[in-house]
Order: sequence, then C-alpha cells, then structure tokens
Amino acid sequence: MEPLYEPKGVEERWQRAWEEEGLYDAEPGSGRETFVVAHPPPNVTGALHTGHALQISLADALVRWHRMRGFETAFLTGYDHAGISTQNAVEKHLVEQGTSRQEVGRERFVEIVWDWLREYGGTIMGQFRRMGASMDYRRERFTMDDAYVRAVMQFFVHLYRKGWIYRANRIINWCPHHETSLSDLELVHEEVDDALTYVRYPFVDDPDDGVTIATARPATILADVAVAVGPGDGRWSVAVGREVVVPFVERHVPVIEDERVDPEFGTGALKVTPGHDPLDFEIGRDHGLPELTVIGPDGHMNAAAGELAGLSQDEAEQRILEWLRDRGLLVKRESYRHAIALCERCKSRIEPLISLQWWCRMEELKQPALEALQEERVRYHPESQHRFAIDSLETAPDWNISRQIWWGHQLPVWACPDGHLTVEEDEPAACGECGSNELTRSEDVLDTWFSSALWPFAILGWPESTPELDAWYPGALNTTAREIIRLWENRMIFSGLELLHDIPFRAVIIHTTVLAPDGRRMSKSLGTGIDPLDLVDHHGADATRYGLLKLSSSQDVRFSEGAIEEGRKLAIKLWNVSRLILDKRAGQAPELRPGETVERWMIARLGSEQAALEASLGRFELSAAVDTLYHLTFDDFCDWYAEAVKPRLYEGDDDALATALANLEHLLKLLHPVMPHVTEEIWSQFHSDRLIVAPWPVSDDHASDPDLAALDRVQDAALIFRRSGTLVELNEEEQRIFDAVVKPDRVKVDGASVEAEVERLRAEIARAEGMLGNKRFVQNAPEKVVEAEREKLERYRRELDALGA
RNA sequence: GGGCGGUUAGCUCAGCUGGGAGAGCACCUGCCUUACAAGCAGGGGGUCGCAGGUUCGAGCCCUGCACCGCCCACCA
Repeated sequence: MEPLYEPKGVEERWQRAWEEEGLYDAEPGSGRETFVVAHPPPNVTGALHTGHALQISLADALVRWHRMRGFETAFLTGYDHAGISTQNAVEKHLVEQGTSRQEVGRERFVEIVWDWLREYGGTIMGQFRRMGASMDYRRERFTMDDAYVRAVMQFFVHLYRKGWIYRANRIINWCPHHETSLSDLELVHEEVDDALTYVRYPFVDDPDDGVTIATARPATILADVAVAVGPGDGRWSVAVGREVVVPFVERHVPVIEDERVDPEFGTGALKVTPGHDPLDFEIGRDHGLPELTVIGPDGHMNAAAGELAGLSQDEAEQRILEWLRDRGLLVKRESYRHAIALCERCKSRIEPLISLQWWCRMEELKQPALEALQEERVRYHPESQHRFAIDSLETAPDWNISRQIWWGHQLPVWACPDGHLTVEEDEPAACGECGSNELTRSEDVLDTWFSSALWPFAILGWPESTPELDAWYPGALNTTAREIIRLWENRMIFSGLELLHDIPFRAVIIHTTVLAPDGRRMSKSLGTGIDPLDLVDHHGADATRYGLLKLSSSQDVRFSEGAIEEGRKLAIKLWNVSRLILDKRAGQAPELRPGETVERWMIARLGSEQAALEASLGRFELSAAVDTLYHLTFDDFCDWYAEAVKPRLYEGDDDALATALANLEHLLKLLHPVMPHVTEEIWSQFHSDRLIVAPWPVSDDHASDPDLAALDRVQDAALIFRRSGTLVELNEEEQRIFDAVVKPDRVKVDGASVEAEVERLRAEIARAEGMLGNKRFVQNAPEKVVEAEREKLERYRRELDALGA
C-alpha cells in the first residue's frame, strides 16, 4: 500500500466504479425489505451548498448503512424546475445578451429556458456524485418531465373537481419586478428607515375638526375607503359613525370601529385601504367596504389615480404631501423604522395588490395529514420540530397556487370568450359549458411547490401504476432544513394521503443549519458561504462528510474547519493502521482466531461500539455516530489493539494476523457509511468484492463483560506508569500487552510525579469515602451508583498500594 | 410580536432518565518508537451566562433575568 493516502483521484475512481458496476442501482420487486429515500430535488440551476452537502452526508450514511444491512435500497434524485429562480437566471442571461423576456415573447422564452438548462443546468448532479452520494442516477427525474407534468395536471384537476381549488380576488403579495404574485413564504423582511406621516381627515360636518391618522404610505391615501378606530376608544368616540373627507381625492368615507386597530399605534386611528394593505383588506371585507386600487402591477400609480397616474409612488407621495401642507392637513412627519416585505429573489418592495388568483383550500386537505402527525405515523425529528410541523399545518391558510410567470406548469384551465372555465388534464376540444371551441389557456403557472408536493410518488410514476410505485411507496425518510417544513414537507404529506391514501415517508429529519464561522447565516450575498466543493478538494469527500456530520448536533452550528480536519485525520489514521496489518498479509484470509486477551477485548469492543453506533444511527444522531467511530478507531483499535498485537504480527503469527484482518474488516464496515471511499479503497487491498455491498456485521450488543473489562488492569497500570513511573504487578499476558503498548523501557519518567500521583489518589479516596460515609447518599442514590462508588474506592486503594504508599 | 434553539476550556462543540466536568483543535513538555511527526505519550487550562429555588446531591429539574442566533410574522 502507498505510504500516503491521497483522497483525490481515489475517491473519484470509486465513485465511477460504484456507479458503473451498478451498485447504486435499485430494482423494485426484489422482495427484500425496502429503504427508500426520495432526496430533495435541488434547483436545476443550482450549485452545491453546505446545506446540500450536509443533507447528502446524512442521507447517504443512512442509505449505505441500510444497503449493507441487506435492504433493497433506493436513493432517488432529480431536479426541481424552480420557477421563479430559474426564470430569473435566464432573464438575467437575456439582458446580458441585450434582449429581454418581453421582447422574445412567452413561447420563445420557454424554449430558451430549455436550451439554457441543457447548457448550464444539471451541474449539481455531478457534485452530488463527488460527495459520494450513492443515488440511482439512472432514475433521475425532473419536475418538468412529460410524465411529471401529467402528474401535476392530474393533481390540479383532482383538487378542482373536489371543489378545493377556487379562484378569488384576494389581496396578494405582488412583486412589481417579476410581475407575479408570491406566497408569504417567498418573501423576506427587511428593516428600513421610513417616515410616518400624520394627516388630519376633516369631518364632513365640521371641516375644522377631524380624525388624525398615521401612515407610512401616503400614496395610498387615494384608495382610502374608511377610517377605523378601536372599539370603545374614548379619544375617537365623537368620530365614530360620522364621515370624514379623504384628502386629495376629497372622498367622503365613514369612521368605523374594528378590534384589529391597535390603539397604541400612531393616533389610534387607521386609514383603511383594502386595495393596498392585507389587514385593511380583511377589515374592508368584514365591513363591506369597496376595494379601490390606485397602484398598478408595475408599482406605479394607475389610471384611477387621476392626475397622478403614471407617477412613481415616491413622486405621488411628494405631490400629496404638498397638497396636504397647502391645506394645513399635514400634522407632522416623524422618522420611522419598520420592517417591509421584499421579494426574496429580486428584493423589490412587495406591493399588496388585489388580484384574481387561484387558491387551494386547506381545510379538508390537511385533516388526514394532521391525524398522521398526531398519531406519529409520520414523525419529525427532532421532536420539537414535530410540534412545529403540526402547528404549522393547523394554522395553514389557503394556499395561493397561481403565479404570473412563464416558466412552470401552466394551469390546466381554459376559458371561452364568454368566460366559462373548463378544467381538464389535456386541452379540451370545446368549452364544457357552452361548447365554444375558441378556448384560451390560462396564462398562470403553478407555484413550484405545488409540483414539489408530489415528488415522493410522481418520481415513481404516479399516476400510472408502476412496479416502483408499488414497491417503494411509502418511503423511509426525508431530510430537509427547518424553513422547508411548511413549504414542502407538510405538503408532501397531505398530497400523498389525498392521492395515494398513505403517508409518503415515516420520518422527516430536520437537519442542522450550518452557519458561517462568524455566526451569521451562510449566504452568497453576504459573502459568508463556504463552498463544500473546496472542502472536498482540500480534504476529500470522506473528511467533508465526516466533518459536516460531526457539526450536525444542534439546531444551528457555526462552521469550523477543525471538524473536517478531524475527518481527514481519521481517514489517514485508518489508512496507516491498515498498512500495518495488510502489509504483512501474505495471502492470509481474515478469520477470528483470538488467542489473547487483547484480541477478545477488541472483538468485544467492536461489538459494543457497533451497538452504540447503530443506536445513534437509528435515532438519526449522526454526530454521536461519528464520535463513536472516531474513538473506536483511534483509542481502541489503533492505540491499544494494534499496538498490542504488533509484535506478534512482526513475528509472523498467523492467528494474530488472521484475527487482525477480521477485526479490520469489521472496523471498515462500521466506518463505510460515513467514509465510503477510504474504506472501500482499503477493502479492495484484500477483497475482490465491494465493501459498499458487503454485509453489515451481525449485531452483538451483549459483548461479554469479562472481555470488555479485560484490559482495565493494563490500562490502569499504563496510566500509573506514565504518570509516576511505578510498575504495577500484572500477570504474564497483561504484562505482554503492557510492554507492547506502553514500551516502558523507552519512557522517561519524572520521579517527582510519584508524589503528585499519590496526592491525587488520596484526594479521590477521601472524596469517595466522604460520599459513602454520607448516609443520605447511600440510602437515596440508586444501588448501582453506590456500587460504582465502592468499586472506584477499591480501585483507588489498589492503585495507591501499587505505588507503595 | 410569536416559535425554536443557544450561553460549558483560548476556538468549535459533546455531556442520555440529576450522582466522576469531557472531545477535537490550539497551547506547553518529552519522544524521528520498524503503520502513522498529517504521529505517539504526558500536561496546563473551566465559580458550566446571572440570581434564586427543589434535592443528601444540580451543567442537567423549577422560577426570574440578561445576552446571542435561526425561523416565522399584516402593527398602518
């Protein structure tokens, strides 16, 4: 074996071999128990980021573990068309080429997107491979594949026919740049310095008096239809029921009472603008107020704004403020810092606009999903996220599923000139109501998440009945980030239950958010991102996987390269200890033939640590799993076992060699799910088959206690010797281990430290005696705790004896 | 404003149902020991955010406070 392990090259070679040899492939109908993971599809234009890398490390470790355990394992992948994000990228590209979406038109634009995707899309799958993700890449799916589109259409028609999809004017979040509506979940909020303007609205019957309101958006005054005050607000009781004059447009509107008005804010009086504010919209609906619109889809003042039509909102605001000043109605302006909504893609300020949109009723759809969550047929991990998921679903508002963009699944809705709507999966020949054959298709496309919601079964061929669907639904688990719970996870669950009457997966693993080293969120725009491919380049995919898993213990964690370096050290250590054993192999076959204490001890340790590892993996606690592997390898396998048997390996002891090979095999298997490449490379040195499909060792969680404890005396002796230079009496076999591992003739010991050691032991003894002398402790503490304390006391006394004190 | 999480060694973090305060990195000391100096062995370093409470016993449980982060959110 090469003295130095170089992951680069080796890793890529195995990635190719595994895939070419079909070892990632899954086939339905094997009859074996299945383990299916429909991995979250990355955006087709996306590049690997830390979140993906962690997600893959996590899912792939569990997948590889199950594959070795003999499950029929399907790790499925593909791409999401990512409507707005992809459209953005292509639009930017068009602008660079001196044209625009509007200029080329819709049909041509969609063609260009496809061309563009063929050229620039899909790079991320190569990056998944580079992480070692053992996905069945042959089965890659895309949410815009013909078959997938049919699934989406069928879902829409299904919901429509059940009466759960409807069209309604609602106030929506409008992005003036993209000229589309956005769901609440596609917004970001940002604090800005603004002004709060106090304006007096004169009473109709007493123009010298009036109601003073506060507004952050004077331009919307033109669309005011009422002034609202809190019920029973003494300050304004004289105003309620009277009419006031809306400035500039001089409209007469009522003063109403509504409990949604916050009396603490401003003057306690709110101008009601249903056309341009979500809260006002609700108030307007409840009070039967008109809904006026003075701002158009482009964010400028529209025709209804009269002489201000065509102006930007800022310009309109200036004109209105002038008007108010001239008439003494401008009470004051004060600086005001507040959060406003922005489009998460282009950061344009969101316009709340009234618009005709398609909605999906949640009331009925979510019920079975809620039951599934409450009964824990689907479980989110960790538990706190389970509660959050239930709460999110309970409070889920109706879902705005239409988008006014061009890239996506066009709604299967056709209108005739009379405005009748026909909803069919395929283009109908004639209007379902009047028979007109002059049909035009709705220009809207569906929210990207509407198609994502079908991912776990649409990729298996639904709505067709396929062997894959039959064998692999429901799947085992899904991994994702916290913020995706509402957007995706919950929606997959209710969609699966609605269409297939079964949950899509049993577990959802909500993974850690990896923050930048300074504690901020990793983001391209902040420049705080860490490119996982750089990590892979420098340290290897194994080390990167290990490191990310190591970091994945809590909800949020700061990235630190130290974790990755730890992984790299582990790979190197494993490589080197393998060289020690394998370089002496000379054709010897692995076989457990333990002759000495230290060998039985190592076998027992492998068994007990395997049990610990399996427990951690079973709980999806990969951080703990990785920690177990590290210490098993370094402390037990290398520092004790390998050191102890080394002399016998050099003597050419066949039993020791065969046993060492078998123990190495065991260790490689345990490490493979986390560090697949280096383990496979070592495995290949003494096997012709592949570790990736080697059987997982038979679980041995009751490794015998005597074997596990066999080295206790030697390890104690080593500690005493290294600290104080005192040799403890050992039996012959223990002495051999001691000599091999501790190498006492090579250790220089500072005699003065005997004193310190005696001191330490006396202190420990005093502490233990104190505890055991405390009657309350002895009476109340669990028996095993007291017993452990007694054993400790005895051991300290023995050690003190051994030091001759 | 709501939800979740965090505050433990210089740094990044473990610490399960209360009973020895830990790991990795960094630092110090000694070792080129025939797998590994990308290594081995040893060591220093922490009133476990603050204040109370429960308990024989609290990093862990309870109450309050402070600070930090993430997610969510219609205070005009």
